[in-house]
Amino acid sequence: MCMRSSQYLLSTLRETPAEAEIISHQLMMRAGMIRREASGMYTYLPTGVRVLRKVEAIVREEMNKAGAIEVLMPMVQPAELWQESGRWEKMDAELLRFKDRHQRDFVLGPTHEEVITDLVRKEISSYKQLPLNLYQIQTKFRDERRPRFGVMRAREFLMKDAYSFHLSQECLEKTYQAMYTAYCNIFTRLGLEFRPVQADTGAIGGAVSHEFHVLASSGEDAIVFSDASDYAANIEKAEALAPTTPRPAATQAVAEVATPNAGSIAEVSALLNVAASQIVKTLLVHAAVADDHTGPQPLVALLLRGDHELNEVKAEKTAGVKSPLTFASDAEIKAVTGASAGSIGPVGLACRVIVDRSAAVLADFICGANKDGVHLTGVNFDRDVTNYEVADLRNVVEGDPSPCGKGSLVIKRGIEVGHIFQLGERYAAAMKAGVLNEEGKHQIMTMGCYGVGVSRIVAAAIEQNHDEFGITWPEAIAPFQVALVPMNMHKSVRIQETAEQLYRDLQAAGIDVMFDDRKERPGVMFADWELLGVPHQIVIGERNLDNQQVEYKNRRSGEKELLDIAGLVDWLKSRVK
RNA sequence: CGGUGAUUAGCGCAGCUUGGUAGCGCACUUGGUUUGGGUCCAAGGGGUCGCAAGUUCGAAUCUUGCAUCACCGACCA
Repeated sequence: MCMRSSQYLLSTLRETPAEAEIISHQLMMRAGMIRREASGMYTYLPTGVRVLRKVEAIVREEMNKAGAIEVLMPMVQPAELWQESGRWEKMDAELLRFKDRHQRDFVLGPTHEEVITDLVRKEISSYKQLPLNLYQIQTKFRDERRPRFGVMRAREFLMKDAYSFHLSQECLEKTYQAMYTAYCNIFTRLGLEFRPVQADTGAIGGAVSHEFHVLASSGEDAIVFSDASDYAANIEKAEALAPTTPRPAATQAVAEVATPNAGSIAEVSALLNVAASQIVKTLLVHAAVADDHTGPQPLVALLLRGDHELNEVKAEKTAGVKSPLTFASDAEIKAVTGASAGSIGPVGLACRVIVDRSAAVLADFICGANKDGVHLTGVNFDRDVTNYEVADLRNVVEGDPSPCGKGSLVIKRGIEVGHIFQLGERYAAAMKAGVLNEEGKHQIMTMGCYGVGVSRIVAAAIEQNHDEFGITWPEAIAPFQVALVPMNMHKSVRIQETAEQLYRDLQAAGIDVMFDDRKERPGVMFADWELLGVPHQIVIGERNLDNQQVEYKNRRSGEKELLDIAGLVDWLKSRVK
């Protein structure tokens, strides 16, 4: 895929568009890879498409190698399938719905479990046809409430999604493992620094799940690692172990202390000159209720140490807590406690109380008094707060003991670029997707699903590979492998001839070369190819031509050397890929 | 969806406080100049000032409504 710049749409920008906040978004705009069409929707310009296609090609090769078979499903899907799986009601506005001219309901596919399950139940009827792993690389649409960071969190995006079908858990696990390996191969080949981590299964359901994260400080997810084992998990999933030290005995009596205008933990901590870890915060959330529940919404109190953060995934998985997690309104808090949010506490509270494991070992702690502007000191569990339960509710923090039992936890940021799930029978059962087994009996299939965020990978790769001049692509996904940059070609016949000859030779050698034949000043050309991040640059100039040489520059290392034109093509061939 | 802010030429911005019919840099066109790191000079083209209504002799500027976009939060395979 060779190209002359004069016949190409380079569209680089000298200035950074105001809307782009993170570096990958800025560089994708500046390098002429994408343009925004609407919030969360982007046009890919030629350079963007090139990178996208290279990522796709690697994903496709590794999927094929792992035994998956490519299909292509419609992006627009009939509502009936979603009603059948139950997600028509379960998913909210993220699922974009619309009607066709016959007033029939459709959705823009945010994922394809329903369509693939429908396909497989129609096409597959015998256990002999299993296992089966089908994938596609296709555009998805999720009507995100807050699209941001360019293609990192777009509403329309490109994804590889695969779905496997089995008759036994054992068989599913085998494919799951094969996908795990394939994903490691994909991200390794892409040249990214990544980590597979244990993950929460979220709304999609299922038992076992791993996410693949590209490590980057701009990542939206917090990933925790053990410093002494290979344990790694999304913070949503990482268990905070119960403290091993027992709770000290109470030494103080309960006393009221005036805390006017001190609502937050930080304010109370400063006012009373007490560490945040000795204060307990009380969060009121909606309790789970039966569908036919009437009357006021019952609440549940969640208690955490002042210096700890609520883990919402853990909270909403706790029995009796409404899912999705819903915080009580100010009015609801007032009705139950008689105070506003900054001054509430568990003492004498008329609702169910769940205490985080770490908060549960505090003695003589401070909490709100359920009276505005008043806190209590010297509060103790069992003596002052009875009728409570203990659960793991908080996010782990750096230095916590690892749940694997070895070492302590380190926290890093990650960008989720892959996610694999053991789904089980959830969709197959809801949609009655089964086959005849060896005994001739109808049996529901068990499923796995495996996603790779293709367009997100492009942004993640830039987050991990850039410098002050622009993008420093990993070799495997650079839009071009080599940039041929002649100096003042229009003034020098021999430069032009050399450049044209090299262009032909590199093309013949199968190298992805961009020939910059624009009538531009050298500085403009250099700046563009550095912005674009082409890994290998060949500069042809008068002063080296006398020795039949050209200058080579490596984009990532900055290394420059003079090379004889004679051996150049072979030399480059051994360097690229 | 809540909070905050923005919207003036393709991009980045000034002008608005104090109303008088729009400007700068980059980009683009033409001519010259320069030529191994975003040249310099000159001349040009390009704007319903987000939309709608109101106030006014007169609105980019003041008022109201709406839309879009962004950020923070919530949300999230």
